[in-house]
Amino acid sequence: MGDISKDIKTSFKNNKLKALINIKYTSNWLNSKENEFFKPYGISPQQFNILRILRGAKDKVKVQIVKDIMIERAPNATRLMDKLCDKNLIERERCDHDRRVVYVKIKREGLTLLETIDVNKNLSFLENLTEEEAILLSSLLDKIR
Amino acid sequence: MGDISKDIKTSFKNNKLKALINIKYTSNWLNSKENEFFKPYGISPQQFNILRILRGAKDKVKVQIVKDIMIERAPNATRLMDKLCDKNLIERERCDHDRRVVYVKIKREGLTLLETIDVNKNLSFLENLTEEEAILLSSLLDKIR
DNA sequence: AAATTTTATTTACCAAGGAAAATAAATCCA
DNA sequence: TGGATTTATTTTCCTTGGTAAATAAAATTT
Repeated sequence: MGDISKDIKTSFKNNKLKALINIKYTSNWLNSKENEFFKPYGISPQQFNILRILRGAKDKVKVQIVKDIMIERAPNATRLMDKLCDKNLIERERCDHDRRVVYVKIKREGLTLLETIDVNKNLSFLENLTEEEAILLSSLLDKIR
Repeated sequence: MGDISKDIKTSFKNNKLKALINIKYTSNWLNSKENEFFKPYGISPQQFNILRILRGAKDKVKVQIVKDIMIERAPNATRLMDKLCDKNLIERERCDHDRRVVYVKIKREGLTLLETIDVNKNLSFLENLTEEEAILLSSLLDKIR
């Protein structure tokens, strides 16, 4: 039980560590690719996400609904919407019967911006994976948590 | 070529999108786990990383070497080392023959801190994967980029 | 050898995002 | 009813990390 078991133990840790570092590295890589993609449109990936949710909703939606869909913390949701309001892409409206809640709604300007963005191009950087590999990848990541 | 091809196309995108979101989500999850782990020791995961690199090097090392190993941008390397200096865990030393370069070296205090940290515990949150799965995961992530 | 370019590090400035407190309104309960 | 609690959102403060410019010294070019 000398060198061999030590080697096995080491490679064991190395493969897991490698996977760990790879997840983070790939995540950062994806984020920077996304930021790069959205830069010409003057919005961040998350702002784009909010716009799409609001477009899908068609009518005004509670801030909390958007927040929950995005799995985003409340203060950050507010800040992102601040930015979108500043850019005149969405509008806020306070609810009448429950004055705590705020509704948000995509504006015409937001809709036209969305139309100029080719989402397929956006998603294209996962084209190196087959559908089966994508499913496998998801299941492996699910196993970690 | 109506509904069926549309469905196929949709599920195709969904699996890739799901994988994409999953990578980011898992990366964030791992980061928060790591932060949590290192919090009691008063350092961040990246600061720990620097300490380990410096311990491995045994002697003083150029800032750039550390920066390259970490795949970290220069300003951030400086800032992280600022923090470690403040905590008295490392020390800086300017090079004599090339006065642009700065050496860093782990101090006794840094070494004793490292000894108190059980790295195995740190790595344990990838224990849900087998070694084979870890290798497979890495290869899938490599394929994306 | 002087001017230019390159290299190494740091500083300054800015945006993103987290935690906790503040605000404000609704609901609960006694 | 009115005080306590919960809920929804926002504000404040703080840390991290990115880009670009500043600094400073070495290396290269002419």
